[in-house]
Amino acid sequence: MDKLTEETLKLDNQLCFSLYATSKEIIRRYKPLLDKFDITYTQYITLLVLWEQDGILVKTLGERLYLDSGTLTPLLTKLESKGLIVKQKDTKDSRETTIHLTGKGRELKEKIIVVPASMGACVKLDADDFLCLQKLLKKVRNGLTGE
Amino acid sequence: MDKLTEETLKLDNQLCFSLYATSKEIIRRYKPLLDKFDITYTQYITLLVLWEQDGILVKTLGERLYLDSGTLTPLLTKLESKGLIVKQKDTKDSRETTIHLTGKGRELKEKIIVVPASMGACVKLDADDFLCLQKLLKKVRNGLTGE
DNA sequence: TAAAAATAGATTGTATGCAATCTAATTATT
DNA sequence: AATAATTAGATTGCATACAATCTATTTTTA
Repeated sequence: MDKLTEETLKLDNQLCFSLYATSKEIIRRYKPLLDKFDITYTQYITLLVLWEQDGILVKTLGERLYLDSGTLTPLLTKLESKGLIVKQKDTKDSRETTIHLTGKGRELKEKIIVVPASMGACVKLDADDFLCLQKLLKKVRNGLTGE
Repeated sequence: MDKLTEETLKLDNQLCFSLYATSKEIIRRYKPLLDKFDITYTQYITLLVLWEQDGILVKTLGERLYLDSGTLTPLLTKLESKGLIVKQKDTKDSRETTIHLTGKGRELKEKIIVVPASMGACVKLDADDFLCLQKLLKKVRNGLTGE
């Protein structure tokens, strides 16, 4: 097996693995912070979307979060059972389900600000690196082909 | 709620989400490629480690992949049932388990080179961006605090 | 307008991912 | 040496992820 092939197959040369590992390690840091609010990471990012735009469709949520109904349906059921959101199926198009924050769900937004604050302290990147990284990640996502 | 707080809580300003979404989307692109070899993404990165260094401990694998035994134990059982690896518990320290590639497992390395080749075409980043991104990701991982 | 195609969510099945706990075995302490 | 503390890996329980399928409901199209 030639040198180039060996190099190509090394774990540390895989961009996918850098992303995967970094993402997981960061999310792991969120857990103790989110535990205090009794929500998981996926529930957290779902709420972030709802705090920006209340009353959106499950479909829209899925597009924003890159998640499908197989993940969102049970997750939203969970958030509803926690009393943070309500599912409504009352549109003209009865295939659609709209998600609304409850009062409790809106109140959580006020308290949760300590989470990104703590994470900012955990991820020690200066503003330049932060922006550069964000830009490169967006470039990767926008450039992805295949389906 | 003040402007800064609103901004801080926007999904698109979360580094965690950029990483999470990009990682997932890339891994999704791997699926059809890996399906041809009847392995999953996690099995693939496990094999990448073994192709670099055969006969290592489960513990070492876990450290390299940021995975714990709760994930690795069933995954390695799967790889063994596919005939790609063998678990050996014959060391002096009988708490340890060593993972060895089988002939079939070693042969797969020769064929799998088409996978990173296809992914390189899918992720359209030039060499500079690629290296910069890798460096920033490593910087994030190395800088992470908390546990 | 009746049949075909498309769409939104829900459901099912498989594979992670990880915290917490457990067991067996090894090391460190007293 | 006997006990305590650690360690490696397995097990359990919960929460994702996502492809594939299903159902009910629109929309399109012939």
